Amino acid sequence: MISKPRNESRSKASAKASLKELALHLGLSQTTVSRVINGSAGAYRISAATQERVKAAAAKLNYRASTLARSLRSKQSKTVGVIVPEISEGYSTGVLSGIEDVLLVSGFFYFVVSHRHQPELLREYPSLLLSREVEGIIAVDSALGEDLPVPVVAVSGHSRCKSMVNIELDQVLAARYALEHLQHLGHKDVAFIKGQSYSSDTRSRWRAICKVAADIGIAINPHLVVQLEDPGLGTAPGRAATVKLLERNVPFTAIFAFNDLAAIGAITVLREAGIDVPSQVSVVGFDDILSAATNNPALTTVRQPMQEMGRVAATTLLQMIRSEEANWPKQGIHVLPTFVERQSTAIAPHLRKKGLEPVVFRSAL
Amino acid sequence: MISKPRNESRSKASAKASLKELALHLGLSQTTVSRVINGSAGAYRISAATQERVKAAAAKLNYRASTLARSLRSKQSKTVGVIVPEISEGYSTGVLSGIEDVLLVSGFFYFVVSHRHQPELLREYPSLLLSREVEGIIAVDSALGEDLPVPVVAVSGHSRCKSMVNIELDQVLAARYALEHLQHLGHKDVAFIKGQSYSSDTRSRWRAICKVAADIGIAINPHLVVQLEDPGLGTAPGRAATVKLLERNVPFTAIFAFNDLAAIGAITVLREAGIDVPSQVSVVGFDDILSAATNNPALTTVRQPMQEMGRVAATTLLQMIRSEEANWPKQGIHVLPTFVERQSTAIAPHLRKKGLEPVVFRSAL
DNA sequence: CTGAAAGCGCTTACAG
DNA sequence: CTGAAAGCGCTTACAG
Repeated sequence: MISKPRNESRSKASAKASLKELALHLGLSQTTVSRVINGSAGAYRISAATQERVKAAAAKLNYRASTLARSLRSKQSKTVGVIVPEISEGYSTGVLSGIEDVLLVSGFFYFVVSHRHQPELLREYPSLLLSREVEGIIAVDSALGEDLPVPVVAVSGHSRCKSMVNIELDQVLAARYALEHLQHLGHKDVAFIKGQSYSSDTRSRWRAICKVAADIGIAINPHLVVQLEDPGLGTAPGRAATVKLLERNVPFTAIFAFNDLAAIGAITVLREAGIDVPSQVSVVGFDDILSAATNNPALTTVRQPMQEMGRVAATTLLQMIRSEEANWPKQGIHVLPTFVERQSTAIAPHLRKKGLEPVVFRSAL
Repeated sequence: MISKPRNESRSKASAKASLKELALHLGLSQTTVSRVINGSAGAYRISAATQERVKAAAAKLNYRASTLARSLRSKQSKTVGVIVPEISEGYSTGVLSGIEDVLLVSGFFYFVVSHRHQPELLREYPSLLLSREVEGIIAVDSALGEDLPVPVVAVSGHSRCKSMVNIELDQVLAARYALEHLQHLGHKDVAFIKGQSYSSDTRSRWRAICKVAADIGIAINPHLVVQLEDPGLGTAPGRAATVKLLERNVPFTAIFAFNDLAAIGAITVLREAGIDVPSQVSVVGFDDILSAATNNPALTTVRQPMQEMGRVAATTLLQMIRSEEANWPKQGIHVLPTFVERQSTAIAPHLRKKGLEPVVFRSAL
């Protein structure tokens, strides 16, 4: 007799059938049915006739094995967790898109959580995900504290935990692209907008910039260095930083921003101050988010291959899940930036109209 | 004796303890431990001393109940599925952010899948999600075919399935905002960029536009109506549509675009054709995605409260999950747009310099 | 070629 | 106030 459903199901036509019901219906054991459902029929030499019967019945009853039960039994949830700072911003979603690409074809699903830079959430989420039995975690631009009992891949993070591997952009190459470009255009007084202190890329990027600047002979004037303030969505932090920069009253002809959002914010503020981009000031962004190309002027920027980083992260995580810890990658995996030249940079003003010094912007606001 | 772990766990310090182990360790039954862990201790009048002991041990062993096992037993996965067209675009992620807000505080997690407008994926995902035992599904701008055995909430969808409730923007109000704005500015020759045929909003929005246009006396010239072509990411479809529009060689002084991406694309094409926005042509967008505000010129647009729509969708879905089908909302839930006036619209050219007719754009490209 | 039985880690009537 | 036992829906040695 078929066991009575414990709660009056609200389901329509396709009430979920269980393995047991299916087996009963077919007069077979759960074992056999399970074997053909999950494709191990071959290994057990189940007769073709039986296989056909099972498959037909499964299709007819619209049977799908419960991943929950399967996970519990086989100790493999086929689920990973993804931690991002903010789900509505372009960087995370680019990476997510790449992650999805590789995860779904492997039968994995993922939970996303966004911590919005709240430390408590960042601390709480890993164990919340763990209690959901995720087999691994991808942290996007988020600094995970403690060691976790599952493999962790960090995208644009630089943790030194043992069980964690980092997908890192080649920051030196990135800095070289941007700074050589500006140098070729004749810019000498370059301002810098550094990243937020909480962003895991901020330090490595800045270190790379300092190194490259020294290498190629661009002097970094501390008065031309500002930093994005901690919170704030969209371009707000970039605008604030640029206001601060202008208030310094130190002349510059170019800005290298930590990211595109900041670059776009900078352009807005410059425009409001009556300063033209790129004829008076060139602006270089970072990331190449969707709106970089459609911005006016279109942003010259260092492109991070975000989808690729997501794909690499997911591929790496899957490999780690499937292998022994001894075989995990010992060091970070590098991906390469590319340089996208658009309309927000131009030859330095003093070269265009030679003899003319760069403008000094006095309290333009 | 503690059962031997079946696979040599790779875990560090915090190897996962099970209820059984915890109970054994404490010399209590699983029942009791379970009760204090999940907060039903009060109902069973478990002694304060025991509660303390259990809590202390749980904290010490870093115990967290397996949601998997709990879900299987209690038939509540506390998981929902979210289906979006494209995870890397602003609309979906705005909604996702709202969804996350309400889901997480209720202890729910969600799986995201993006179908990228591929019909097979759209057909396959619901049952994939169901086999993950989701208790409900939110479909963002995605037309789900068949009836599902779980509650479904559609954001900006207009399905007529019984088990589905729609979160709908008041399209008539939206159209009224935009068209009255343009009318007040003196625009008579308004061009329209309709949505893609696959977008569930396209038809209802267009119907609303036609109705409002008739109401307030704006004539819709069929030659000034173009449609976004099916695939294409970012602003590409909007650019293509605008090129088509210009090729029609019919004069217009304003464009009402289906969404901001299309509006931004239109502005790009107009600029490339030497047509200034807003002095020669006004452009109104729709959605108010992040880059609408930072675009140059900043976009005048009809704002969809995307986060709110996500929150309403999730709240509604949770209510449906918790209640009988008889109590589900009988009709769609409306949310209201707001109008955001920025710099992409201006008074019609013929009013500014009176006597001057709107320019005819002949093969400007 | 097929099946009976154990067990994944929980929750929950039922009993005392 | 606490516990023994059943069972959620699967998979997988083990046996024949």
